[in-house]
Amino acid sequence: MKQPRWQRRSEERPAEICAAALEVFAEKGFAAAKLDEIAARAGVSKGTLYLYFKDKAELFRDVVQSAVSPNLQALENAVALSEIPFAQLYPMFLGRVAEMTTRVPIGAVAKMVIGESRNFPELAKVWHDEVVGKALATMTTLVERAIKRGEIRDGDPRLYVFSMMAPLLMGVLWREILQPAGGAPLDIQELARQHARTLLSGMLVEQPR
Amino acid sequence: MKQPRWQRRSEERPAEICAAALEVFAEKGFAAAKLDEIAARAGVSKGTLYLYFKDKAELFRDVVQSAVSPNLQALENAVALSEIPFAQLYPMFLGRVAEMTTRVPIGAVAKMVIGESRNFPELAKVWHDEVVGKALATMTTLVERAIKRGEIRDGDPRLYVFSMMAPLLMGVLWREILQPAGGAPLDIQELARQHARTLLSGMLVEQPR
Amino acid sequence: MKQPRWQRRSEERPAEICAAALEVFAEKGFAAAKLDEIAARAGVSKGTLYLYFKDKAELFRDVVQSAVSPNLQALENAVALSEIPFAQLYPMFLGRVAEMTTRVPIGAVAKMVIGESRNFPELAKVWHDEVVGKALATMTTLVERAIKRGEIRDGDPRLYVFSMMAPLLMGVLWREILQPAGGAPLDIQELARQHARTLLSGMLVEQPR
Amino acid sequence: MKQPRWQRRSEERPAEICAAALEVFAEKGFAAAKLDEIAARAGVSKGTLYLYFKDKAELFRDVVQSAVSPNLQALENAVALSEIPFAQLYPMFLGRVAEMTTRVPIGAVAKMVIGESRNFPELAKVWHDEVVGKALATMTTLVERAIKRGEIRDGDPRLYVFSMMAPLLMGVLWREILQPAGGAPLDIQELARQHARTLLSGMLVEQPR
DNA sequence: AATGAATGAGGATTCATTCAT
DNA sequence: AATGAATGAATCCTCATTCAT
Repeated sequence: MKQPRWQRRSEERPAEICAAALEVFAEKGFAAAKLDEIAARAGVSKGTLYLYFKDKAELFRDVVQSAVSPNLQALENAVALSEIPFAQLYPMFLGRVAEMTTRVPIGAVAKMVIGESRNFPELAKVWHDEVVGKALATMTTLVERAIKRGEIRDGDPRLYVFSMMAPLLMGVLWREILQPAGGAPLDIQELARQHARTLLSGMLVEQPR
Repeated sequence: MKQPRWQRRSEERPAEICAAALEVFAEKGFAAAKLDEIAARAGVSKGTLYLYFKDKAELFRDVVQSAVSPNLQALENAVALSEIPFAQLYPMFLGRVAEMTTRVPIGAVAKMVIGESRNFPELAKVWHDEVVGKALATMTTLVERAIKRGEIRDGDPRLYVFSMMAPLLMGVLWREILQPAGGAPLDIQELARQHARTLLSGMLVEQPR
Repeated sequence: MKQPRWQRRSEERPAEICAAALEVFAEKGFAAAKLDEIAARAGVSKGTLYLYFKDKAELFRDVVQSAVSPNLQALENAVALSEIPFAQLYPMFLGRVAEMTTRVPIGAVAKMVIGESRNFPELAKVWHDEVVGKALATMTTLVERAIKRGEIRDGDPRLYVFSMMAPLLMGVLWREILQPAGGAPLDIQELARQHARTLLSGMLVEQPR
Repeated sequence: MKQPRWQRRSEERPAEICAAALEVFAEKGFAAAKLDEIAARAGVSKGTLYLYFKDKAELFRDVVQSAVSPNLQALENAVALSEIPFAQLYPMFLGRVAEMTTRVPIGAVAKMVIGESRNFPELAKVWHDEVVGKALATMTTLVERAIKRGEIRDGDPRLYVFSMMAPLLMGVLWREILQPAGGAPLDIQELARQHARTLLSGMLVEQPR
């Protein structure tokens, strides 16, 4: 009864709203997401959203972009490992990324970027320029170095990187899309392990049997 | 004297509309796609859509499902090859699928299924039950057989399939999403070749060096 | 019972809507006018408004501008009279304009332009450039000529025009604003007659007593 | 140490707010005026407005009514002059009113009353009962007296008053509405002089040539 | 069979008003 | 006394759907 109808929380509000919005956008996509529902999940009124975000599109952008930073961190870590032999580096890196997919809502973000790439071209651009493109470049460099060192067989470094990373992306999408539709659960960590082992074995010049 | 304003074309109309709708749905997603635009691209009036489809959702379902059949065909072909040694079967199959991605709008369909999976759970279910799940099962069987025959190393057959197929999915998404956002073009055929060669080399018991 | 729910009337609709909108805008002003009410008075649904007008602002602009043309006509007529002696021309002209105020919703339009001049600067501009300014210029020329001919006393022609026309404007505003608020009714025709007689008498070099 | 975030200033606050509100209401009209902007211009927060005014409508009423009193004063002065001959009284009075229009925001108030007369019928009523009506009555009496005295020609006294005052109203509106829209500047004082001279010349029984 | 004018429910956005601080 | 975060009713506008032609 003596509960105040609401509280002032300028500090936390934006993050709370973003979190709620991430959920709803990931579930419904941009257009089908209703601000009513986002507000309800964030525990605020519809009007409050507009105190912190100019409009729905900006809220969407902020949600997606705020999901960029943690991923960037993972990238830095990968770079730090660059002096280790490729045969150790790759499985370790893939394991880390796999583990990250259980903590960070990568699947949700991927869905949003994939689904709305034409409606929000800036988002696809940000993801290319800031995240995927950078990661790709970094890893391509690692692979090139490993090729030069004679660690792995000759080949197009960029295509190698696609080979190396794709199963994790597919795993994430599986878990996000097809598993809820009746697909058998997938152990992404195990997928990472087996893929790393198998692909590495095909890449290395000297087979570590 | 006077040209009739319209003509009977019951035969071709649905397919024309589906084609136009596929374009628009793939570009915008379900919710952001406007029937006005679909009608315009199909060269018919908005009202005409309702002569052939109950509503927007059904049109979307029909569009997605009509994109299933060609894919199913590819699957059959794969099955037909099942007696060939794995070392020949896999590269050939991957090549065919890669080639298919240049003819069939798989990327567009993938985008639609990914983006609208929660709003149209039936679609995700259809894709799981009819397409991906079946393909996965068939290929898993192939891999199991190859393992039993001693052609390839021991391992979880389903995870092998993820390893085998994922780069193509990633390639398609790259071409659909990030390439328009400034990403470097990707030669999916070449990706298929290099990936098949590399992965196979890691999978096979006897290296085909 | 067998009444159709609505009829197609593409031809008449815009004019009907404009008429309804004129009423409501004049009563309430732009911001306080509700499209719901305009639609109701026009006997159409809200959505129909958008078939003919891009948005509320454009409807407003069209309403105001469509009220310009009849006024322009009156101006032409005035010009046509220019060879008549000023002593005959002015009372005749003022009588015509007075009569016009009983047929054309000049008061309503004046209210709208006055009330929204800052929110729709283009409107004030149109009214200046197309209507008032032109009329002023034409009449100023008439007065100048009359001065040169020695018909009326020397003086600033433009200020003469203000003297000549202002009471009609004030009469219109009185009828529109203060009469509904309890003001005594005003006979604008009679006002025009008496004003023309009096002012003319003060303007003419030779008194027509 | 720390400046208090705000200070008690109950005395000046209402007047400051009214001044800010007058500006905004005059520019935008009642509905389009935002309390945010009024508060900002008054240098207070939005909440503070509600310490002094029940709601937006009351603020508007107070603003308009507070603009009444100075005008009433002018009226009193006019009445005080009533024994002077009409031929001297009228030009003097018109000159004073013209001068007043340069000090008092009569144009702004006129705009507000004109624009919102239907939404705030009390305002039109107040203006009729307290200001215009009274002024009209007083001046009508003056004119009647002048007619009886044989100073001016016979005629409807009320219509004479319209003739006498209207150009100033028109001048004010011109300055407020059409001048900002590109109209040539207007010297209201000069307008008052020429109009008084001309009209008076037409009204007087004996011409003061 | 085809059209496109008309509909109206649904959702984003604004802003006067309230109230915890 | 003053603030400004929070509210939610009010309103514009969109667009899938219907239906007179």
